[in-house]
Amino acid sequence: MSGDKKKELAATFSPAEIEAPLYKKWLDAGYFKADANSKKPPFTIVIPPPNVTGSLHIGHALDHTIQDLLIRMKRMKGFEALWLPGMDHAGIATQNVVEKQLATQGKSRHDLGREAFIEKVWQWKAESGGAILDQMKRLGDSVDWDREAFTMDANLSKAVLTIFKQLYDKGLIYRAERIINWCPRCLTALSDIEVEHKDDSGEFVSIKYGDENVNITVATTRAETMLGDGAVAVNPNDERYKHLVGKKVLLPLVDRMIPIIADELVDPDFGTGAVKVTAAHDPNDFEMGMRHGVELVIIMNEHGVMAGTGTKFDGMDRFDARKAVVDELRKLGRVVAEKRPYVHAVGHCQRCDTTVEPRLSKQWFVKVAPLAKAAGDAVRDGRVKIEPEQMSPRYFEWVDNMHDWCISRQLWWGHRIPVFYGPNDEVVVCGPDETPPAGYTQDPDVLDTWFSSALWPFSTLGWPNQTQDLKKFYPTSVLVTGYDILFFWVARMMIMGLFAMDGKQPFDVIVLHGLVRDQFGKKMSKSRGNTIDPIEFMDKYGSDALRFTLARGANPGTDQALAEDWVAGSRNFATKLWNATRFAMLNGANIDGQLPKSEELGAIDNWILTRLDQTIASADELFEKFEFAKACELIYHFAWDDLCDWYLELSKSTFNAGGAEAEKSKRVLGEVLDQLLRLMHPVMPFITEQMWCTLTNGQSLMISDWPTSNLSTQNHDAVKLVEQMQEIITEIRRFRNDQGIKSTAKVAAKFTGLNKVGLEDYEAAIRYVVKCEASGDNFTAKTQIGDVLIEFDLTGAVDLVAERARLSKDLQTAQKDRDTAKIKLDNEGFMAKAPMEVVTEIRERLAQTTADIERITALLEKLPK
RNA sequence: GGGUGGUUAGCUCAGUGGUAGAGCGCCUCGUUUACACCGAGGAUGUCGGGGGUUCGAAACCCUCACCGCCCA
Repeated sequence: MSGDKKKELAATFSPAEIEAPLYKKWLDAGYFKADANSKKPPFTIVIPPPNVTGSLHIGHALDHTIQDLLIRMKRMKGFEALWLPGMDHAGIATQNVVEKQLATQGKSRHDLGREAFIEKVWQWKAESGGAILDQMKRLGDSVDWDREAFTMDANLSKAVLTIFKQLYDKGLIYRAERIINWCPRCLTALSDIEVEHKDDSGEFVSIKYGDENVNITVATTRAETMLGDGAVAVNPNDERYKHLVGKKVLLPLVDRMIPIIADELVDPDFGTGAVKVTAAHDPNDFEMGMRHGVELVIIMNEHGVMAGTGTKFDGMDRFDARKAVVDELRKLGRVVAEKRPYVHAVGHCQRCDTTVEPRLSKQWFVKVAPLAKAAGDAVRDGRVKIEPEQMSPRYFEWVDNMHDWCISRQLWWGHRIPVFYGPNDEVVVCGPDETPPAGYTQDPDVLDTWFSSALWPFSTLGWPNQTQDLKKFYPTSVLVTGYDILFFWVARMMIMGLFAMDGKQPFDVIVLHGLVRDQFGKKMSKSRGNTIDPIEFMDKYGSDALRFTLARGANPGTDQALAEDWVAGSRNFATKLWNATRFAMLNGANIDGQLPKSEELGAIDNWILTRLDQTIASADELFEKFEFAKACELIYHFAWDDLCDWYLELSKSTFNAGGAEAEKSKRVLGEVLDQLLRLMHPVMPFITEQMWCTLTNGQSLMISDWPTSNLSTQNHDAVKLVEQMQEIITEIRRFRNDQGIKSTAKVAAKFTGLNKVGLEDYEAAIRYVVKCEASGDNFTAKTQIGDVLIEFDLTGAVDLVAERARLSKDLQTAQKDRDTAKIKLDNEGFMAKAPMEVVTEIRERLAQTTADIERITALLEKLPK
């Protein structure tokens, strides 16, 4: 051991005591910082920017665990690893928060005015925004805080202006009057993806239009919109209505004559086969209306209140009006059928859940088709990989069918659209550092937040400036995010990255993970009351335990269930490791000097080194393939089963005996722990750092090398020997258990045949583990494992009933196994067509089980009655 | 309606052609000088139903049922 002071871990593992100081240590040492001038190859991840109003939820915890795991591993592998943190400004959400604050003082944003309001939002951000950043530190995120970015930062804003102008100049941004999704509460346009379709219960009303001359019945779920109807449409091939096409029909309540038109879009089998056409209030109707020159009649204001219909319904809320209109029509005898409840999908505002109203308005759009094609091609031609690959079809489905993207928002918080209008409706778009001509006024709207965050992979690296960061770290290496925002964000980053960076993709690999669900696999929601607070779990079980649980559950692209018990289990694992390491160190485990060569070591040491090497090789491969769950599973079993349950137990007799053999094993044990802790560090950074530094006197695992496998050191003979040892030990334990012998009681036993299987040198180790003494002479009970015979002196007190039951059960199992093997070997087809190695395996199985049956039968016969 | 994933032990999930696995839970025993946040041992599955391909199917094909997600 180096140094005089005996190194020792605290008697109990308490995460709360070590985590914060370790994070500070790493931060102070600058380990999180990435150097753009480094010669090392880059490995970059930009964080999916959380919302500035948000706090850390369990989904972030999963997302960050994976990212931190990758970053820490790559850092140890010698990459210049950059994990870039930051937040987006969340236009609607943030504005809502501040407006609510103002509302408590009885004020609206209009009372303050635009400038003062924005000032207020910045103030709010300084005081209460970004709570999530501190929570990320709890999780151990090794992000480069010096590069923290915010979508409203000066340079990121410059990026927005730059790209807006570039897109506009290429004709990829345009302004048009369209039906858009309008939130009457947020008072802004929304893009398609900001609308959530949910099943609502409404009613489906059939209304008779017309008079005694011409009449037709239409069906609708939104009766109030009939006030704005410009036509009735039928399918041109519908025999029922052919004679009516071209005629005019009376629109009730407003007493207007509207044409009956024919359009392929109408499904003759749906409802009555005749649909009302409200071109100013429905996207499909709008399209149809454009084709047929249907009048656009606007019947609602921005708040969703009826206006301009010239009827008594003006001034009524849209939902009240719906009822009132139906009532009135019923009175007139025009309601011919009602279906209630009628469940149908209705769009809701993602931010506030208000029912979205399709609204005719002039907005700015991105012409998506050419951009989306490039985004699809980048994946199709393999430049960008989606992991797991099975997710690709969903991506293609989206990018290949993307509608033009409405990017203007009627908000104040955000990047104001850099378009200026002249006195005669001239349009000038200004890039950064450009000023509009005198007398021009700027468009009042701001851009969709996703427009800014789509630039994230390069705007955070300094673009449009050609910075060293951009040169070094773009394209980023992987993007880690939930499959649920593949459409929201990933596809848009692809579009913008490819456009801005001359066709260079924003990331090489897209790693998609699933959602975290509750213990029964149900989606978490506040209304269900089944949400999990990651902070609470970290307080209770430690960050490492939470991280390990999430990583261990992270099968590619699939959702995972999470329960408190699982996290407690991971905490148990952490404690187990802590105790094992502590025990190892008390027994002198060390990393001093050269590791003894394989030839100098016994089978047990060679076995654990081989298993370590195998674990390193497999875990590394799995991590690189983003198979986090499987990698964690492997490590877990190596640490708990191989190391704790077997190696430490089998080595106790060696340690107790002392001497040269013990010294070698201490070095081996130190080696195993050293390597294992390195391997586990990316997943469980805190506990591994604490243990490793104590064990090795090293500075930090963060700057240590990643373990590598060296297949040539594997010793398969040793593995075989230890596996035999395990078999013998398990069999003896089972015998003891069945005989009801206390695990503390020492039993006299005679071992014969160990030399036949090469285990003669390990009798002491085996005896120690199974508490068998060499004394005794009255060997009344015996058990056999292959060539090894164990006879026990139970001083005549053999439980014959238990022993007979045990042997009978073994016999049964052996017979069953032999029968299935025999059936196969008797099958001509099998013998003719199965591969050689399979046949050999089954033959060996037959031989083994046959021998077992003979042996057990003999034992049973000899058993006293 | 279009697309897509799933159905394996009580629960949550691995397992892409050769004797069904893990974690948690369950049962029995145990205060052995690392650890009861532990140890030792044990039980538990016509792999959703039916049909087919194959020497051999949880896995491949067809079909039905049920559950979920995305988009309309």
